[in-house]
Amino acid sequence: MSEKKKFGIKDIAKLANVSIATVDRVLNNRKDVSDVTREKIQKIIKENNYRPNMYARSLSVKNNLSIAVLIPRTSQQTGYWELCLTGINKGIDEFSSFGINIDVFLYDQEDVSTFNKAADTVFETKFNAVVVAPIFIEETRCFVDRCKQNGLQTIFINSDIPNSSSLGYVGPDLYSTGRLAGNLTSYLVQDESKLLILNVGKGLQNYKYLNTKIEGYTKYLENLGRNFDIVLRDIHHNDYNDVSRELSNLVEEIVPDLIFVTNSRVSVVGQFFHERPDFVKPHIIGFDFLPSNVDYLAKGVVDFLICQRPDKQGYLAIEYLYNYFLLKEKPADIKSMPIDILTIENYLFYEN
Amino acid sequence: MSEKKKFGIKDIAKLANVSIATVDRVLNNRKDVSDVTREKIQKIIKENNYRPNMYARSLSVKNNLSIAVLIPRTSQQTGYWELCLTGINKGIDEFSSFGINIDVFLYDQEDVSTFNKAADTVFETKFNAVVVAPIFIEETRCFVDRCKQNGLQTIFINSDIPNSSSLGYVGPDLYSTGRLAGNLTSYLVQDESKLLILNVGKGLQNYKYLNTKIEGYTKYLENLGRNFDIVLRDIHHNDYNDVSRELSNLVEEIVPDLIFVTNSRVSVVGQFFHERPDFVKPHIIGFDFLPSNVDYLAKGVVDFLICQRPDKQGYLAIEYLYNYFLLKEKPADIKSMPIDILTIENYLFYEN
DNA sequence: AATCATTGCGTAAACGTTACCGTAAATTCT
DNA sequence: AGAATTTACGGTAACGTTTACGCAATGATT
Repeated sequence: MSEKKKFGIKDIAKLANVSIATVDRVLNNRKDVSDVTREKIQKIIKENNYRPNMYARSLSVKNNLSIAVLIPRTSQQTGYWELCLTGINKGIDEFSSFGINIDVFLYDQEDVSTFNKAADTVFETKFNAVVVAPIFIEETRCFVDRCKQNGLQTIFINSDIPNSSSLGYVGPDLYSTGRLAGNLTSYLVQDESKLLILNVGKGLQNYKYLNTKIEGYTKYLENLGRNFDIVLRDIHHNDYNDVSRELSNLVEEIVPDLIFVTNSRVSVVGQFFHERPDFVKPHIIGFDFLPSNVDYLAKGVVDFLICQRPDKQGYLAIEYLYNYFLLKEKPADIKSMPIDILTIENYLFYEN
Repeated sequence: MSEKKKFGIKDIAKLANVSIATVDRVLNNRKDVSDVTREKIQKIIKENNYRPNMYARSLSVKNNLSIAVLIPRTSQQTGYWELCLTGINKGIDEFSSFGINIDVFLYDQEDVSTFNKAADTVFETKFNAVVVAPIFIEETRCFVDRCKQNGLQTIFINSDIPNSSSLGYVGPDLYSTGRLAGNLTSYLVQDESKLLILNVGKGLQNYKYLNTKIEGYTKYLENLGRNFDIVLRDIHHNDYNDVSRELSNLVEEIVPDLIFVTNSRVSVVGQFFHERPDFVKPHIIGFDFLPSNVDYLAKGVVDFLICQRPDKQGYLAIEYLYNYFLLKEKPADIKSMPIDILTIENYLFYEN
């Protein structure tokens, strides 16, 4: 209903006494325009604050961008990747009407061969870009090189292999994430408390991933000079019963004032203390907005959940590629994701 | 480069042996189609999972949606509304290429007449919708009624007047926000601590706004049964020197273990304790990601900043209207904004 | 002086969808 | 039975941009 007649290419052409083709040439700064007309047109463009109509532009160039997504399959032990996929799917819904088509390839994060197989499959179709979550460092490096040879842009999510992907990284800053956990810890416990850092999970391929967090955590707390007694332990199991058994031994031995679970498996620790009121419950900090984790946050068993928005990572990656390819925007460096703190009082409003 | 030929209206028409006009009729379920062909076409649409090309659709309907934004002017005492405007501007940048045009009208939040004047100005141009931040409750109600008569949709941001706006509300849940502050407080102080709730600011028109937060805060803490001593005070000043004077009296009298500043003026309290090391610094909790607030968060003077993403509120409101008018999506109820917790360790990653 | 390449520009056909206009055939009304 | 109306559909011009193609004028090469 607004009376503003949209100022378009035709109007520019009329003002400059040239054809729309010439205007288009200077807009997309191509050849075949004399300097004098080019400058005349550019002046008109600036003066009238011309904004191209993206609908028309995108309709005209038959841009069907196609993107491959290569991430781990959701296992029953961790719903983490399901969240990530949720974000990807949201991106698919939103962008498929805009000429983007997205194919998702899943691999088993405990089996390298499935990654390689999925990687091969990617090359069977001609994609423009691939979003990949690097679990197997070396294999991913190979894959990225192969993409580069085939003119495929790459972008990482969730964890980074620095200077490897062609378009960058969307995900959390792991070291800072660890420091934040340390920060929250410092509010929860008194000086000289006993702190237990706990790695839970069968796999061990992403140790570097966890270690960065742990380093941030311990460095932060050591610098406080509050004489905490920090212990680091692994529980190499996924199943609750196995974890429970080891945990009961651990807790009996260490008697921690606080447990920092370094990944998204914090719910099993929560479950343990919820089912075993015979143990005095320590404070608990963990990661990720999984339903099971939120459950124990809501029950008051887990104090803080630190979240890195895996769903948003996926969505942002897609959105970034959309901007990069279709709107031809400058590669505006991808920032790290926000690191969110969830408590029993604000989790309800955490957006998906 | 993807080989998938986009499946469009023409393809449907070919399969159904009808013209594209007929297909269009059933797509936009209009009249003038027999039941039998309608069903045949619908079947084809479903089977081939047809997705309309949004570019073409939006190009075809000359939809220049125009939106008015009616929010308080940024004062030097509070940069809050500047953040909000930032989000709006981001929306303008992003959506202006898509046929949306947005005009911003500012009013003085300490002067009702400026609101009414701005409101009048809105009606001089024909807008489709207006985004309004309600400060003056009654006047806003009038304005909304007037919009309704003129066929203007309304949407609130930042604070709500329930059942008033036609499209809903984008903003924080104030009661929960107060509870969260209480929750964080409970981590910072010991039983029987002295807590000071502080309203800072000259104006008093948004008292209801603050009281909802305060109610959430006190209710939460009282329910804990930890015998806190909670005191509520106002400082009716904006200028630092005035606030400082009153604050020094207050602190001498009360000696709080924690100060909960109920709005975005927390930086002046931070500044006070930073400049006056002769006073023992209490814990401090406040609101909003303003540069000055973040400054004292970074200095370690403020413990927690609770943020409601004013910038995102503005952006979301615009995005909502875009979806509502242009993509004709169902009014998917607007959720409350996430309530974010910022500490010295994660503020760097807080997205704008 | 004839040929050829280059420069600078215009014309028109796409892109997929919407919506107006026209018109046979079918139905209803006199 | 003829006229009037309704039903069901087809044809086609927009929407603003991109781009393949064409063509005149100029300058360079024989």
